[in-house]
Amino acid sequence: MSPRVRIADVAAAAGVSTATVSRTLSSPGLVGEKTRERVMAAVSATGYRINAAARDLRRQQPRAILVLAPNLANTFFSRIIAAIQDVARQAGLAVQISDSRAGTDVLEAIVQSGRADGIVLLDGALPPDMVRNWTLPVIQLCEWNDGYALPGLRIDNAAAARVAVDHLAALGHERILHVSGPAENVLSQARQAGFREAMTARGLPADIHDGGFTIEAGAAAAHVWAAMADRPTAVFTASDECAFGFISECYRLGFEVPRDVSVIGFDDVDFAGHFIPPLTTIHQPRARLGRQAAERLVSALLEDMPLGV
Amino acid sequence: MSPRVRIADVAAAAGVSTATVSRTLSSPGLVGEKTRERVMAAVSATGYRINAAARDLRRQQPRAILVLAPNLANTFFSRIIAAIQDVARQAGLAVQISDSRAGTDVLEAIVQSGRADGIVLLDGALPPDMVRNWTLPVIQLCEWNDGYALPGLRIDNAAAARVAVDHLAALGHERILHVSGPAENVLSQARQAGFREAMTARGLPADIHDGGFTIEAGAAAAHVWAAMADRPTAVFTASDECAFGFISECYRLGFEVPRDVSVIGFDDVDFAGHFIPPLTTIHQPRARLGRQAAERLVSALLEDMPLGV
DNA sequence: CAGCTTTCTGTAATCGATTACATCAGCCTC
DNA sequence: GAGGCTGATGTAATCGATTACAGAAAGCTG
Repeated sequence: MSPRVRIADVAAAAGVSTATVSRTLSSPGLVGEKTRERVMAAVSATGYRINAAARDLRRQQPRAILVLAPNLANTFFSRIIAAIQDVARQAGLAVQISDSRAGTDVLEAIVQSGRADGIVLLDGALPPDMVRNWTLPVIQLCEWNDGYALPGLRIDNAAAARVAVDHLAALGHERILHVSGPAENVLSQARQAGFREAMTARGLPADIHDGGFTIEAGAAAAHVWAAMADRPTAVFTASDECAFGFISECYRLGFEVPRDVSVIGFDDVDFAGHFIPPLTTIHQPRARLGRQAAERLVSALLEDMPLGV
Repeated sequence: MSPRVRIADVAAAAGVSTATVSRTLSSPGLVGEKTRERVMAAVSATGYRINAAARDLRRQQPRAILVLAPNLANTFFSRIIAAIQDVARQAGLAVQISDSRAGTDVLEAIVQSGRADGIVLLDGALPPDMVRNWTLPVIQLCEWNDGYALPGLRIDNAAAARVAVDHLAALGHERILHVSGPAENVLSQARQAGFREAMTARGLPADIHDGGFTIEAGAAAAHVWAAMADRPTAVFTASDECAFGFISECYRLGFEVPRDVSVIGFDDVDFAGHFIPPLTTIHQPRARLGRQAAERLVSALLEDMPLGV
């Protein structure tokens, strides 16, 4: 537990001023070659680490981006986050991850603390009043909320739902049940709208059961499906997890997939390809989405953030 | 994009000094009631948010804990992290989550930046030299590494493996294959040791296949199992993901579970109970582990961290 | 009412880095 | 050789909060 090494200690060790040490570290081009070498030697000799609080305070820029996701437990998000971290690192920015469902007080404190320059928001269910008041650049990713009035990036969920219907229709299905996600979720809404549209366009009835994204919701939906008078021959679920729960419960109820019912999921999460049978699903390019969102945010930030030479 | 409100602005609005505003916010007991009310009114009128960099710099304490996990994609970790966040919040500490596999440079920068007071380390595969040099309190959780010489918290993995063997033996199995995790992983090693021990104690042969924690590793192991001369009647995998991959691939190869082979996993991840058939697995109390680790770290930190009255 | 507490508030130093500005040495040009 | 220019370095102000210390006001005691 040695006392922290400060920039003044390095300066003393190298026989220069703190200004020169600072310049050596952040804009090496401004420092003479021999001095630079001496300073670098002093840095490693002393084990100097910059104090982030002091730097941030002076620069008025933490050079960090904040990722807010509603549920870190969800593998869906982690791929996206990994991609964001990649882009951020290359731009010299740190990444902080937080749970967007931590409560508005906590969230406000995190966002307004000045620890981040920009935000990637993966949650569309936060209070719009709060989000609109945020003064730093925010980009919505995947989920969105028109109330935020923010730029965003996402796949065309309605179109994806239409693709799902096309796929099932091509297999000859005419009675298709859509197990939707949570009613208040924008993704659910878009997918549901796309489903309804595609079915109507084909003159088919659009059966919809309000479900959820979870395994439990899928399992519950299986009971609803089983109890339907004229059982649909295909099911389009709002997520892979939901499809997973649905199929599992079907087996438990004595049905088989795809013998008794065809199922198509949404997201293409890791386990989808390993399900038995492999789950048919709508792919979301998570890494690409994460990368693009991060790139947009980073370039917005760099516009008014001169980096070291 | 209004210019940031500073504590001096609040002080001016309330007609007091900055010292009084600061005290009102961090130690309300020291401030007279009427003044306190006036300050609080000014705070909300101006929309003041504390500047974390300035506070941290002055206090020399960020009041935050850092969670380092090797893979956020893993649902296993997210439950733990949620529990940690819970405990930290109640103690007034912020939580920062980072990917421990971001590269040693990045990791060192994060750890040494002074942005955190303590660390919960969920990764046992970082370079011991690096970890030993960390000067802040660290607690290892789940995974561990004796080279770190740090306090830790985890289940007894060897004992858990023995339970798995007991379970399978009680079902009458005598040929049991263990698909282990990565050879360099301490969890793998402990579970493997427990397996070997339990089998030897029963006078049974201990078949071990070096696998991994992933779905892919499980699928590969299925081929190995299928090709064995005297096929084991039961398999104990190093993780639920691995079990999942194993079972899926077995079906694809024309085998059925548990008709042709019994499988037991490890971790009790969310989907285990919804697998077909429900996956038998060794439960890990993730929330409890996260909570306990956080509590230990928090109390260690608070010892030399006087909080506001 | 003098003297002593207690309670509240203000003044100003401080945390550790960055950077505008000043300075200085060395070099070039006429 | 005077004047001007360039490049390298140092001096010191600054970011926004916290808090030691001082001082003022109010209350209490004998």
